[in-house]
Amino acid sequence: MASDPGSDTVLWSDEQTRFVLQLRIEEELKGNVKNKVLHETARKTIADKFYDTYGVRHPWIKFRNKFNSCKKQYGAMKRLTHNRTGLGYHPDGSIDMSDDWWEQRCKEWPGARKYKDKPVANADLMKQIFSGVHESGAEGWSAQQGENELDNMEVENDDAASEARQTNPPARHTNPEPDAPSSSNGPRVSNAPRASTVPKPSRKRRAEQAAYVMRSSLQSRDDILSHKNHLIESHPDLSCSQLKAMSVLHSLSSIRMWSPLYKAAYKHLREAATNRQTFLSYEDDENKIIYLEEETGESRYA
DNA sequence: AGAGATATACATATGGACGG
DNA sequence: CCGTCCATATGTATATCTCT
Repeated sequence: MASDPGSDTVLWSDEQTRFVLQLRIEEELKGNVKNKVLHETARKTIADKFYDTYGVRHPWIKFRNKFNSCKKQYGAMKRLTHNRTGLGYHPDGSIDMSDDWWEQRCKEWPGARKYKDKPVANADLMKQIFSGVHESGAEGWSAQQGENELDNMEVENDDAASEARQTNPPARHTNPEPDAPSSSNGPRVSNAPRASTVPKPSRKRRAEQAAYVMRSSLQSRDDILSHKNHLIESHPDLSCSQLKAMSVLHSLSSIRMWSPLYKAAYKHLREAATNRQTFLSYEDDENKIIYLEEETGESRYA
């Protein structure tokens, strides 16, 4: 039952959709998404930034609904592209193939026609969010995260997971925590500190202490996340455009992580907003890479 | 009529609380 | 410590409404 949708309908433009998808990716890069669950800070940030940009404040359910519909569209994209090779794509990630190819797809699945007539825009961002492969999560974490969120991040890509283990610096725990048990993914992993050797006070007393510590931890965690976001967003060298630029840089498959070109590109993009804007202005990956090679003097093959 | 946006119901996953 | 319960959030399917 739609409750009076007429007065409350959000008409999403491709631009607005892209904006919120980028915001969600940024929050993931900042480590504010845990097991696909957006932290309250992330939701607030997305809603606030959308309000700042478009002057409209939506309740979170609107964004959630939009993400749902995006995932539906992405699912259709996957259905069209699954196990197919030689596919061409538009810069926004939508399918760029011949009419013959589309006719074949429509024969297999009549539902494909609407995606031929109206390509799924922003499919590139949808892939990053919904594919379950966090191409740059480890780096995003290591650069910006001060907590142990990575342990909980969903990393379905084995390579990415092993890379994360190899490249992550030792976690600087905000709250002292005992070492994780060997079964780190067990059904019961409590954040409540478990004193191992101290004499046991009463259950009630322990519960009170644990509750106090947890409240304090949660409060400090929220404060830290909020403060961290504020710093990230206000600091000129860590502006959102840099996050976007880094996200795009990580998506360039021709540039190996930590290769000379990657390092030089990272430095170049960090230096100035105009560098990032110029980089992002190129619509296709090849021109982005050529731009970085020109600006840095490094080759992708080095 | 069909597409898009939204609400709702149900299933599922996760993590904390609680009691034995 | 462990099993169970509960709260919360997501995913999916479906229905309704508006607009083109």
